[in-house]
Amino acid sequence: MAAMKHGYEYWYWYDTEVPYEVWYAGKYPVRIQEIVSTGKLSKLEHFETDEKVRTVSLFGEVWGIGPATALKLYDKGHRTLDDLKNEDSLTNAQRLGLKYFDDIKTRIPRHEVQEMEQLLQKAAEEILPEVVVICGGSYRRGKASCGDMDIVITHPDGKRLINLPSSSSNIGFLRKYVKHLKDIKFLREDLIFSIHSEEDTDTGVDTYFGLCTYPGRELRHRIDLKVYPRDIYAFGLIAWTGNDVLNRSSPRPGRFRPSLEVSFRPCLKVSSYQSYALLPEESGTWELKVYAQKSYQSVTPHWVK
DNA sequence: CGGCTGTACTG
DNA sequence: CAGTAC
DNA sequence: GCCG
Repeated sequence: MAAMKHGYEYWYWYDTEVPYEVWYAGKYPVRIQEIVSTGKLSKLEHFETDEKVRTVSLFGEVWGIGPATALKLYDKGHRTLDDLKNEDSLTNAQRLGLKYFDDIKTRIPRHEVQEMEQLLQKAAEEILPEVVVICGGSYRRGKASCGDMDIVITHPDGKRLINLPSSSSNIGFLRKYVKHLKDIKFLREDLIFSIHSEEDTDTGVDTYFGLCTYPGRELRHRIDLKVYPRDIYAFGLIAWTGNDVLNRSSPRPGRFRPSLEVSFRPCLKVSSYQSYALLPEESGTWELKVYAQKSYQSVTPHWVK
């Protein structure tokens, strides 16, 4: 019953949009015919009511627990989230995911996200003047409430380390920023913390995943902080504004993949298999547009006056 | 013409 | 490396 | 339907 991550069953169960059906029609003619004609699959009729299925998917909702771990926990005899609290094989992150299960699931009203974005911007400027802090994700897509906060950070001088080792304003920023946010009790628990900008081995994106609280409250929210070098910032912002379908663009036929265009010179050709391309520094101002899901998303650098 | 995002952490 | 997350 |  477990959904295979890379197996066709996965797509077949979880995404039955027409393009898939057409695409996979050759492989699953009978089942797909039934889905197309009746809108469902009789074989899966009792799927959601099955105890094992329900329990395993509940466990899978805990941050840090995926299908494999969820299944193992079920096989060990666990049946409720309370049971899991006594399981010593859980990782630190999974413990936190469990402890704050309800908190994390609680959606954040838009106006609170807006306040926290301002708080984050102010706190960041105290450490690094002119730093740019933007809340992406569903907030930037205009939703009335958000499940978490995706914070994308850059600095006009934040060059890529491999290009300009000594003048990278983003280097070391995240470490200080996280410490400061913990001092003021905004950040509460860490899930993942990875610093790359201090070495020259990778893309130079620093990332923090953790839990935060709205000022004066104890309710935990998921928050991601990402610090981008300026030259790939636009792509970071696009990626973390999403939505998921746009970014990961799913294994769909190419016509659904995002196509990129830059409205101001130079012309930018971005391979759909490439996660980012470089924007020339000397091009003055620019706008990056992404067309996907029948609408445009655009990015302009915030430091352009 | 087959194959279908890409990358990094934790343990 | 497997499992997980974005 | 686009990429390698």
